[in-house]
Parts: sequence; C-alpha cells; structure tokens
Amino acid sequence: MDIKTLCLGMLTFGEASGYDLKKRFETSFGHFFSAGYGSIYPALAYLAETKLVTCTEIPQEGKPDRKVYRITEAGQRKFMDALCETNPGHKMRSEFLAMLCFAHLMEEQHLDSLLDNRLEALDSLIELLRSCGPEAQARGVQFVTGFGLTVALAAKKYIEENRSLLVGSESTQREAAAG
Amino acid sequence: MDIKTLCLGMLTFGEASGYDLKKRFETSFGHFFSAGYGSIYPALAYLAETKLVTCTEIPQEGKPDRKVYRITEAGQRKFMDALCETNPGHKMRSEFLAMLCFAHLMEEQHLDSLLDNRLEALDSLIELLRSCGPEAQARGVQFVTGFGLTVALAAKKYIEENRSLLVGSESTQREAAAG
DNA sequence: ATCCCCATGTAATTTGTTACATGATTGA
DNA sequence: TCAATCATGTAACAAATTACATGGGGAT
Repeated sequence: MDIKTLCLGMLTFGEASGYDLKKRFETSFGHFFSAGYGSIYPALAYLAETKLVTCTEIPQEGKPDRKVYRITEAGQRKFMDALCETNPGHKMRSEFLAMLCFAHLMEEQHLDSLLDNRLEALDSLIELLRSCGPEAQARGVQFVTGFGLTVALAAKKYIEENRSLLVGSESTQREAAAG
Repeated sequence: MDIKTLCLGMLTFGEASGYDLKKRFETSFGHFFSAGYGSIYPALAYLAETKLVTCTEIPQEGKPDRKVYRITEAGQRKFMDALCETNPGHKMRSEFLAMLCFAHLMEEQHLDSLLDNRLEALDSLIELLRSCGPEAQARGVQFVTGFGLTVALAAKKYIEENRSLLVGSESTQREAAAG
C-alpha cells in the first residue's frame, strides 16, 4: 500500500482536498504512515488522471483554488482490490534506537537529552491519539488509534523504567574506544 | 543516521564483512532498521573509498573473496560526530495498520488472516529478540533489544484483546460502501 | 510586528528496493 | 536431490523527501 492507494482510501471517508489529507496524515494516520505535500499532490494528480477520483475546483480569494477530490466508482473498486493484499508490511525505521546501540560511546548528558526528547515526542503522540476520541470514526481507525496508544505507552514506560541501564557504572568505555 | 553511518557504527564492535553486517541487520538490528545487500555493499565501498574503513581481502575457495572491513581512526571520529546528532527520527511505516483502517470494507475472513499473519510475525520477532540474550553485547544494544521486545509484546497483547472490535455487529457497512 | 493557517504545486536530489549475475559447500 | 548458507556485487527502477516558489488573512 503506497501513498497513492492510501489517499484513495482516505477519500472513501468523504471528499477532501490535498491540504485536508495532509492534516489527516499529521493526526490520526501520522503515527504509522507519513506523507508530505510532495507526495500527496502528485498522488492526487495521478488519481485524477486515471479517473479514480474526480476533482472540483472551488475558487478562493487570495489563495489558490481549493481542489476537492471525490472518489469514483472505479476508484472504489480499485481500492477494494488493493485491500485484498496479504502480508502488508509493518516496518520501523528508528535512528533513535540506532543511536542508543552506541550509548557506551556517548556522553551521559547527550544520552539524557536524547531520551528526554523521545519521551516528549511520545507524550505529544499520546496526547494526540487520546484526543482522536472514538467519535464518529470507522471502527478500523479506532482500533488503529488504540494500537498506537498502547504501543506508545509501552515505549514510554520502558524508557522510564530502564534508562538507568544505559548509564554504565564505568564510563570509561568512551575513552577506551576513542583511544 | 543513514545506512552508511550505521554500518560504520557496527564496525566499532569489531571487524566484519558485508555478509556479516547483513546478518546483524536481520537479527539484533532488524526490528528497527532494515537493509539489504543492495544498500550494504555500496555503503561499505563508499566507506572504504573515503578511508573511514580499511578492507582486507581474504581468499576463499569456491566463493568470492571474503572482504573484511575494519574501522579506521578517522572512521571512529566521523562516527562520534554522527552520534552527536539530536532529534533522531523514529518512524513507523505500516501498511498493516493502514489496511486495518478500512476494516469495515473487508471481509471478515480476510481480516482474520491479516491479524493472524501479524501475530505470527510478532511471535517470530519476540522469539528472535529473546534469543538475543544479554551475552556480551553493548549495554545500548541490550536496552534496544528490550525495547523491541516490550513493544512487540504490547502490540501482540493489544491485537489479541481487541480484535473483536474490528468485527462489526452489522456487517452491512461493506455493501453500503460498495453500492 | 510576527507567526501560523490556509492552499497549491514542481523539480532536484536522495534513498532504498528489486532483479540480475555467479557458484561451491553442507546438511537434511 | 533439494534447499540453505556462504559471498560478492551492479544496474535499473521506484519512491519519497527536501527545497523551492507564491501569497493573503487572521490572531497575538
């Protein structure tokens, strides 16, 4: 499932502009999929070209025309097909964890700020997901939001309870490696 | 932190070949960073070119010469610099969760196999991480392994306890959307 | 005053994936 | 005999990120 397909899917929930979709990528979908304008606008252009969505331009004053996209029947069918895929991926890419692997080479101070930053990010995420209450959302989205929340809480708890493990009783490993 | 840098970092743990690094990307590092030969070999070639690592070719019979890479002092320094980065990323990309958002459009059967596949993958991961016991690993790696384990267990538990939420009491949403 | 929100898009670059290419040894 | 492990690499392709480009309106 690439961004094109996911945009198509989002439009099954109702019409939206590229800007609207971006916001959704920052809120309810942000914790497991990210996309910027550079991906979304071309995706929508492609979907319109291939008649999977229609586009209505709404004139605006002082800003570019708002383009509202609506899924077509062909788009619906196409998306249903995409949903039949088995073994969808589920990958993490964490520079944070990568860096922590080398905690023994880092200064304690830096390590602390790294962990604190991550905890802050987790708190923001937790707050965000909690604010995406169950109101009127598809049950799948509710499930996924709960999933993100559960995982984020577990991650937070783990970091808080185990960060002491990262600080070695002997902080001489750093100098040893540097020399 | 890109693959180049991470390969360089892995070499701080000792000399290794591209093949060795790939194995590490499949085991202890696999749950948060992935890389194939197509990324690793070019990365090592680049590191050697820029004198951040040295390469010793060990003749083999019946297979290509084994190329063993060793980090240089310049490499060490370069890696330390890379470790000073703040705000490293931590992103998930889950087609699995993306699909689940549209559970109301899926057949129950398909939904079940999707969830079962994910649970199996989680079990494999859990087993793998458990087998990466604390023996002789840097404390950072131990922490990161524990992190992966904790998160995987939380994910598993959540799916098991909440999968019933995905199956609507009314399965008519599908037909409604299709029509 | 200044910053954020609205609103669109393109182009260059970076990055990584996949397929291709080769082939002996070892264990089931 | 069949699959897996060891062992390297290139080239074509796909995908997404980043920077660029523009600009009014409203809130603090």
